[in-house]
Amino acid sequence: MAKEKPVKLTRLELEIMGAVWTLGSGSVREIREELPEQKRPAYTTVQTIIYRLEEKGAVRRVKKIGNAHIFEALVTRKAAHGRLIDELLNVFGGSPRSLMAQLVETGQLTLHDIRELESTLANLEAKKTAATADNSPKNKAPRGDRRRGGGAK
Amino acid sequence: MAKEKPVKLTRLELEIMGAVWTLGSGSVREIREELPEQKRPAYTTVQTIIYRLEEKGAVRRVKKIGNAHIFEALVTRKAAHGRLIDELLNVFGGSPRSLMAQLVETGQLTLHDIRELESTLANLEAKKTAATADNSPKNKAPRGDRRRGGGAK
DNA sequence: ACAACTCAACCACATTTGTAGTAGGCTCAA
DNA sequence: TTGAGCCTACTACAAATGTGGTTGAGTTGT
Repeated sequence: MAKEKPVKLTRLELEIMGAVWTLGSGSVREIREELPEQKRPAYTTVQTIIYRLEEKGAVRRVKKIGNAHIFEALVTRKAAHGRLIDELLNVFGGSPRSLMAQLVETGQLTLHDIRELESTLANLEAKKTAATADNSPKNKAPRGDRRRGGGAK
Repeated sequence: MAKEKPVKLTRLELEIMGAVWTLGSGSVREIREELPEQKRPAYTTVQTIIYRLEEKGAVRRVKKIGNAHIFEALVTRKAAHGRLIDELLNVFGGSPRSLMAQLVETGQLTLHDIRELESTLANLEAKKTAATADNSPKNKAPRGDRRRGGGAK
């Protein structure tokens, strides 16, 4: 595994990347569709963000279908999440424990969760060999489902 | 119980708030001095941030010593941290467990930590059952900050 | 071939953040 | 009383972010 650059993602960028990670790859429109309606910016907004992500090296164009570019992530979800955690941890004085403590205090983490996690860890520790990739693209609609309408002009 | 507003703090603001929390209260200069030299902006920069924090309702002026205002936090460290966690959790799909999982995977959280946390939790849970609803004294934080009381020069 | 549509490329802009300079008011030690 | 310093209030600004419009080229069903 190569060492990636410290790509820093903003909130919106993360949102978009989330869609890309879920899709595996897709066009700007597909990526936009993947976002929950509530936080679904205009098409061009998504496009702009994708472009910025491209500049940052977080995504790249893999191919072209019709006249649309298909993008895919270059930065893994895990890597991005890792950065976020590191940042948070930094604020928390670098100790994951105080973070956990707060999670527990606020009831966001139950005793049950912890026990479960513990066994998982123990388990993982046991068979140290399994390296599970967490890429689970759920690509659905293949090409050809382009409908019309929409453009109000 | 009064509900606090969703005070949104930026990176720098958090940095400054950290100093305020540690000091308890202090003047702009004192707050600035509290910051690690590496990330110590110009006096007026800190001042500006303090002002913004004031507008946001994160700090307030409590008194005046000489001609210097003394500020104190209105938002607790815990509340602020809580918000950060919530945000992070949101990115993680709302589940603290996947967060924990990653912490574990990256070795930032050990089995030992978890066990320790577990007993702490169990303990806390026991107490809660014992004393129903009262002012639960939360003396768990082993953090050793709190130095130099907040007297202005 | 054409009209109807979709995209790509740019561009524009308002906010938010990070950073700091300036002018003038207050204080305090001489 | 006075000048050196310290502070406060403002003001300025560049970069980062969030948001979306405009134009014109590419694609497609008919």
